[in-house]
Amino acid sequence: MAFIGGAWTPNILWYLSTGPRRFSELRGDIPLVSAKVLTQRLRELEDHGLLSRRVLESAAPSVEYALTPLGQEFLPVIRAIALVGQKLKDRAVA
Amino acid sequence: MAFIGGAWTPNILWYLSTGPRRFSELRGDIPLVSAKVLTQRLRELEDHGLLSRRVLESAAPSVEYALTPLGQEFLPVIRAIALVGQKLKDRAVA
DNA sequence: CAGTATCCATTTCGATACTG
DNA sequence: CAGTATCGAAATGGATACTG
Repeated sequence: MAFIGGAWTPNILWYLSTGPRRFSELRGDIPLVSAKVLTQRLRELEDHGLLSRRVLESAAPSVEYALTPLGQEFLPVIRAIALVGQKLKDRAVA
Repeated sequence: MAFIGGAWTPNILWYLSTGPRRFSELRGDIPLVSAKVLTQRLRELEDHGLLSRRVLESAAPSVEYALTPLGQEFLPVIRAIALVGQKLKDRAVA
């Protein structure tokens, strides 16, 4: 749980599950998260080996994050969470 | 995540997944948790409808907790977490 | 763009002591 | 047994401002 317990951590993994994303893209994916907290979570996930950080060489600074094989191991957890969330939402609507 | 994010929450659901358990049994299952925090988590889960609380009529006070149908919906999440945890542990040993 | 630095408010947790 | 009450320490989060 320590790996995915932090705030927004499941969301980050979720958005990275379809492929690499840049910092600003992730911010857009999760509008409520502040840059500070997003950075914190990304660092944690990186330190735990769940994702990789790659600085893109270009005129404008750009950093791309991607799931590592280890990070992919957590996708079933994320999907299970998403599934329950969906179920509950459906129930609330119905 | 708010439902299972709290400390020890996954553990509680895990131990209840095989059937109802009493307060003291849960304390034994998770030795590091204090009575206060355990109570807090149980109350939360109860308030969210994930588990039920039943006071057993007997000489000695006894309270039994059990998963509700809603609580059972979360078991896939818990199992997914447990699976990853197991995998990581195996890897650490190997 | 991709962060870092600070500050502050809130939450949370553990330890301890006490109760019906 | 199954809690509750209280306290203090620590972690966590958001807002804001600033940097290479």
